[in-house]
Formats: sequence, C-alpha cells, structure tokens
Amino acid sequence: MELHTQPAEVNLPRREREKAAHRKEIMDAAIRVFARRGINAATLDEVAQEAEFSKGAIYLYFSSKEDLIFNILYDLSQTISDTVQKIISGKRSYREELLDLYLTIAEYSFQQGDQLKIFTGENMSDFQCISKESREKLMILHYKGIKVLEERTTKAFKDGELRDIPLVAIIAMVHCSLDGLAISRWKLESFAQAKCAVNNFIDILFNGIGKIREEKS
Amino acid sequence: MELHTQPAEVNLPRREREKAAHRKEIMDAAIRVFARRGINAATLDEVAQEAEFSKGAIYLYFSSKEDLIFNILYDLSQTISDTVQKIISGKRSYREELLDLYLTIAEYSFQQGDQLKIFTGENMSDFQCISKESREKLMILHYKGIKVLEERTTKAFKDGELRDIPLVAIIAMVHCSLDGLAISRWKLESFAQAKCAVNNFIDILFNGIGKIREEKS
Amino acid sequence: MELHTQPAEVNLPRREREKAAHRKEIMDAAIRVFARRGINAATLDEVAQEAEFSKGAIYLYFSSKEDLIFNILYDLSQTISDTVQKIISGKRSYREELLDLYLTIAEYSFQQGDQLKIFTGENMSDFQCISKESREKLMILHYKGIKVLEERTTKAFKDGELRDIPLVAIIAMVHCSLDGLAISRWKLESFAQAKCAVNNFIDILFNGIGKIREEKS
Amino acid sequence: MELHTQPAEVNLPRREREKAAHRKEIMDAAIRVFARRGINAATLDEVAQEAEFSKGAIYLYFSSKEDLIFNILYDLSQTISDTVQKIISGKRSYREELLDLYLTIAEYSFQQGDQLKIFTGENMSDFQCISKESREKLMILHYKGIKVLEERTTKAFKDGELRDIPLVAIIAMVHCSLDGLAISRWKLESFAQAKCAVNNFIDILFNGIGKIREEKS
DNA sequence: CATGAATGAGGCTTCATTCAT
DNA sequence: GATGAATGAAGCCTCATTCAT
Repeated sequence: MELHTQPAEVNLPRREREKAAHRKEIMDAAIRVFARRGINAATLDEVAQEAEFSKGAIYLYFSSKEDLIFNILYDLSQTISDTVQKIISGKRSYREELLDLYLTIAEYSFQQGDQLKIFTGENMSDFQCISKESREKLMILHYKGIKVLEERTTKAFKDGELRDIPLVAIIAMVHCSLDGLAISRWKLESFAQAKCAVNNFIDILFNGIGKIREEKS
Repeated sequence: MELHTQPAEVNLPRREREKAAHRKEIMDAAIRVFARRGINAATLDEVAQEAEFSKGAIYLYFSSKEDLIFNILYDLSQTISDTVQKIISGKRSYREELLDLYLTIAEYSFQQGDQLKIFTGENMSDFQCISKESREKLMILHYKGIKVLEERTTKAFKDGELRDIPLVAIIAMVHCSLDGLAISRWKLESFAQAKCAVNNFIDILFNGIGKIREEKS
Repeated sequence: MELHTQPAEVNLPRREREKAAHRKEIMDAAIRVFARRGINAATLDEVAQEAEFSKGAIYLYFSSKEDLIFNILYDLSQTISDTVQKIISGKRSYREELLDLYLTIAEYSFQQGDQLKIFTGENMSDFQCISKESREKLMILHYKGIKVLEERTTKAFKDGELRDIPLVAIIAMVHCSLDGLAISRWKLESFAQAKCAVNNFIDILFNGIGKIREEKS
Repeated sequence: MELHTQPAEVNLPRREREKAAHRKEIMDAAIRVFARRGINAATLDEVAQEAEFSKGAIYLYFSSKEDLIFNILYDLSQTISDTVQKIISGKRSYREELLDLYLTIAEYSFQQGDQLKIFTGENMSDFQCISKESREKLMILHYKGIKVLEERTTKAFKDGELRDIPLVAIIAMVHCSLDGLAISRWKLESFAQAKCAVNNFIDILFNGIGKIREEKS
C-alpha cells in the first residue's frame, strides 16, 4: 500500500502537461531546499537554482513564496488525509489497520522524507510564514485525518478490542508517535529497520512494556 | 520536584549582579517573542521592545542574534539534562521515575511553555539559525539526557521490570512522547488535565491498550 | 470639423493592411490602458490583454515599450499640429478661428479622451519614459502648433483685432487653457456643456470678467 | 506675502529636532529627484544618494515610497490651501486678491519650483502611485482651496465687480491658469518676468484681449 | 506571423549589526 | 553602560524583453 499521491494529469495538451510538470519540478526542488535549509532560511534563489529555473519562473507557477509553501503543505496534507481514510477503513482489526498506517507512513518517510520533515519540522498551528486563512485550510485537512482515527478508535473500543483507557489519551499517543516517525526522530537507517521499529511500536502500544500487566481493578 | 533552572548568581558585586539580571531579562523576553512569532520571523527590535531595553543593549550581552538563541537553547538543554539526571537516578522503580519525569516536564511546560515551544518547535538537528559547532554543543547535552534514559532502561530490563522488547524502541517511544508533551500536542488546558494525561500515558506505556495481552511466545 | 487623424492606408496588399490594422489595435489598447493605469504603472501584459494579442506580438509591431509610447504621442502630436494648422489658417477672424480650435479640441476630448489624458497627464518635457531624442522630435511637432498660433496672433494684433497686450501673454493664456480643456480639468460631463464652456472661455478671453473695462492709458 | 510653509518646530529636544531636520532633508532631496526624473522613474536609491543618507534610513522616516510621496504632496497641498485661505480673505477687492495670489504662487514657483512640478506634473486624481484613501485626503485639501475661491468669486459677483458670466467658467479659468503658472508652462526665466506675466494675465482676465469689448446684450 | 514560457536586471523593503553620543 | 539612528547586505517580487515552438 502506498501513500496516495496526486495522480499525474493525463490526456492534456502538451503545453498543459509541461506546465504541470514544471510546477511539480519546482515544488519538488523547493521541498528539497526547505528540508535542507529550513523554510525560513531557504531563499527563492536557492529553490530556483535547485529547480534549474530562473527566479522569475517560480512566479509563473506560484504567486509568492508563501503560496509555494502553502501548496507543498496542502498537497502533503491531502495525501496524508487520503491515506489515513483509505487505510483506516474499519474493515480489518484496529491493530491491523494501525500497523498498516504506520508502515505506510514509514515507507513514505523513506521515499519522500523531505516532505514530512518540512511538515512536522514546525508546529503546524504556528507556521509563521503562511497566512491565518491558509493555515486554517491546512488545519481542516489535518483534522479530517484525526477525526477518522478518533472514530475508528471509538469503534475499536466498542468492539472490545481495547482496554478501558480514555480515547483522547490513545489518540494523543498515536498522534505524537506518528509525528516522531515522520520527522525521523526514530533515526532509522533502512526501511527494514523502520519496519522492525513499527512492529515494536505497535507491540508496545498494544501490550505495554511492563513485565507484568497490572490489570485495572 | 522542579526543573532545575540555573541558580541566580549570588555573592557577586552589584554591577555583576545587575548585568546578570539584565541578561536574563533579555533572554526571557526573547523566549516570549520567539514563542509568539517564531525564531526566524522575530526581530531583535521586537525582543528589545519586549525586554524594555534598546536594541543596542542586546549586543552588550550577546554577540549576535545567533548567540542569543544559542544561549537560550543551551540553558534549556542544560536544565532538561540536569532534570533527567536528577530524576532518573535509579533509586526508585523505572516506572516511578518515568512518571516523575513526565510530571515534571508537564509542569514545566505549563510554567515555562514558551521555552519548550521554541525548543521543539523546530527539529533541533535542523536549527538553521545557529552554526554547526553550536548545534553540536547542544546535541551533546541532548544526548547526555538520552544516554541516562538509555542506561536506566537497560537497568530496568535487567531488573526484570520490562518485557523483552528492543531497548531502542522503548527509548524512541519515550522520547517522542516527551516531545509531544513538550510542544503541547496533547492540547492540555490545565495542569490537572496534564497530570491525568501523564498517568494515562504511563499506563499505556506499561500495560498497552490491547484488551488482552498477547504474551510473546 | 474633425481632428485630422492619420488616414487608414488604403491600396495596400492584404498583408500590409492587416499589419497596419493590428498595429493600430495595439496602440488603441495601449492608450486605454495607459489612461486607466498611468504610463508607468501599465504593463505590457495589460496592454496585450486589452488588445487581445499575446505579449510577444507587441514586439512584432514596436521595438520596445518606449517605442510604443513614442508612437502614440507622436501620432497625437501630429494630429494636433495638423488640426491647429488647418483651423488657424488666417482666413477667418482670430476669434472665430480660436473658437473653432477650442470646439474641435473639446469634441476630440470627448471622443478620444484617453489620448489627451496621456498626453497632458505628464509634463511633456519631462516624459521620463522616452529618450531625449524622441522627446525632441515631439517638441518639434509641438512647437509647430505653437508657432502657428503665435503668428496668427501677431497678425490679429496687426489687423487691429487685439488690445495692446504682449503676445507671449496671450499665447500662454491660450496654451494653458487648452491643456486644462484637454485633461478635463473643466470637469465637463457632456459635449453640450463643453460647447458652452468653450463659448464662455472665449467670451472671457476676449472681453474679460471685469464689470467695467479699464482701458489702458 | 509668502507661501505659508510649515513652521520649523522649535523648543524640542535636540534628538527630536535632528530627526525632524533629517526627515525634511529626505523630503527635499526626494522632491529634487522626483522633479528631475519623475515620480515613477525615480528610485529610492537615487533619493537616498541625493539626501546623502543610506537607503535604509528613508525607512526610519517614511514607511514606504508611497508614504514619502504622499507626505510631500500633503505638505504642499496644505501649504497651498493655507495660502489661498490667507490671501483670498475678502478684505480687499477681488482683483487685488487674485493678483496677490498669482504673485505668491509665481514667487513660490521660482523658489520651490520642483515641488509644484511634481504636484501638477501628474493629474492629481490619477496618481497611480498612491492609494485611493491617500488620494482622497489630498483631494479634500485641494477642494478646500477651490471652495474658498468659488465663494470669493460669488461674493465678487454680488458686489458688482464682475460681468454676468457663469461662475463655474471663471473658476475654471482661474484654476487652469494657476496650474499653468505652477508647472512653468509659462516658461518664465526670471521672477521679474513672472511678475510681468502675472500682471498681464490679470489684465487679460479682467479686461479681455479683444480690441473692442462686446457687451452682452 | 503569433504565442507565452522563461529570463534576469532592478526596484522596494527588512533587519542584524555598528557606532557616535 | 545605554541608546537609537544609520548602515547595507540580502530577500522578495515585477516586468520589459527574448526565443523556442
């Protein structure tokens, strides 16, 4: 299962296709530069150089640096949200689905690590570089994914898959570990390692680290 | 138990004491501004205004904006490292000590939230605004805390407190949840809530969320 | 009587005719945009859009933005100069001819207001956007009209149509009122109003506003 | 009688006085550059160079190029409006007051020609370089002067100083000739010449240029 | 001929840093 | 020590001009 990236537009006139391709090239170059230098420190000169375009060309595809950043974040938010919704469908067990989600994110993190690095390198609600409205658009997408997770967790609880723990705590746990995974705080050096780490994480999440389980009275 | 902040230098000549006090005032003001506006977007003008000093005065205490940032991060890293070392002493059970650490961090997060916000608002290894050497100094401190945790976890394992799970996975789990706690991803609105959240987290960490524990064969 | 605009070239091969037509379309569009946005603020993108041509097409007809501006101003200068020469012929009384000139300008101002707005919207001798040489070409045309007016005024004086007032003063008076008329400082809202205003102006010019005429001693 | 320029602030602390002086120096330099190169073509680099300050210094006194332009225009508008109100007081005859006004403007035009050149070099209502709101503030001042002239003219008519001509025509005449005077369309080379020109203008305005006065029937 | 994507010089603006008072 | 005016490097953005298709 792969992160569901935006489909390449096909069946368009050559001009349109090229335009879309160039736009994507610039975004990809920007992602690399932003990941390397930080969003704020990165200059459009660097992005242009990385993309092998002139600085002016960026403005043919994006109205400003902010617009470029926003589009990168929006695309990624969309991708993540879509992925969560596709995987967390409720058709399999909660544990299976969560494992799938983590593995998918881990894989994406290895393939497209730069994107995730930008995404979580800064606390989303604090992105100073984009306007309040844009930030809200991102939050909406973001919360769509959270919502799905929340509802699935509720269902798992009702289905007797979970211990009697406040849902909010479970969500928080899942959420912050996803972040940790995404920004490579797990310092994994191969996808094999990542797979192993994910398995361990799920094991811990479901069974705990304590030698003996203290059943709540 | 409290986060072990730097002790105010006592027994110094008045001049020295005043100088240290001004230095601290500027750092505190900077922390507030950085938390509010982001390190990059914040200007020294804003910091000076918040500190009720002139812009020039900042340069009497710090050689550059980078130096100011570094000192803030260094102090915090020191504080955290000291705190971890003080709490994770091996004198109590692993679980007790971990709970203590989380509660202490949570409390600090409520008292001095801005500092932690800056600290983890950006991925430390990627702080673009400070030089490689300074970054390494910070990393060293940072890893001191990690090291202590690692060793304590090893001991706990040997003492039979833990299940047979790779240590690195446990460390990663603890680590990313600490980040999550620090940058308020847990969205807690009162310290009471935070205490509850911490208790839940420790419960999950030790006992897992699964209804039935699947003991490893 | 109408302002003598450049005659459409006839009897040319289709290609030539089309080319001339496109050239004119671009100039007309440019006049509209320049009047609306100001010569400096207006971009060739806007002109191209207004003309419904591509930006590149402008360069098939004009070597640069300056060339486009110059041609617009030159055509208008030519038109005005021709008109002055045609009307100020010395065949009728000075007053009749002046009235005719004003009415013609007023009419043109209503039909082609944008052109005149550009023309006098900036002090001709200060057009920064065109080269010194081009500016001089415009001045030459401009002074041709002035010269004709001057000579006609001299003749009127000799013919006993005028009081004994320095010619230069009369010329200045006529000149600045023409400007005022052209750039709509008279704020007229209909051609009928304009005709009335012109009649009043001529009345004032010839008879003054004073209740009693103070004959020079 | 002199144009009533803003009084230099006295009795201020040295710092304040210097600040005001520097602000004025920059405005004066800007006026020279704008007059020489046109408002749009002029760059802040040129202004800074002319003022012998760094480019950044301009931003200590004005928030933007637009703000600088607006302040220049506003000061001048204020000065002109004040002057008109002071001179056109109704204490003397309409003709005397008008003559005084013209002479004052002419004198100012020789002393501070650059300012007036900017002011009328572009049609005020079309200043593309300043925001609509700012433009409206200027218009308000502008119309204050016009209003005074209008009322004085009405009074003169009632007092029997004027022939029976539509007031609006008289105002328009006065107005456009003031413009012509201000932007040096009268091409005068000395103040003596200007005085002479003004006298001639007033003569023409009141008595007309016609040899024989055609009294309206 | 016509197009419009690409270029890059140059403008406006910000802000860390310096320095005379 | 403390101030804040001054500096100038560097960033973002615009737009006249070019050129491959």
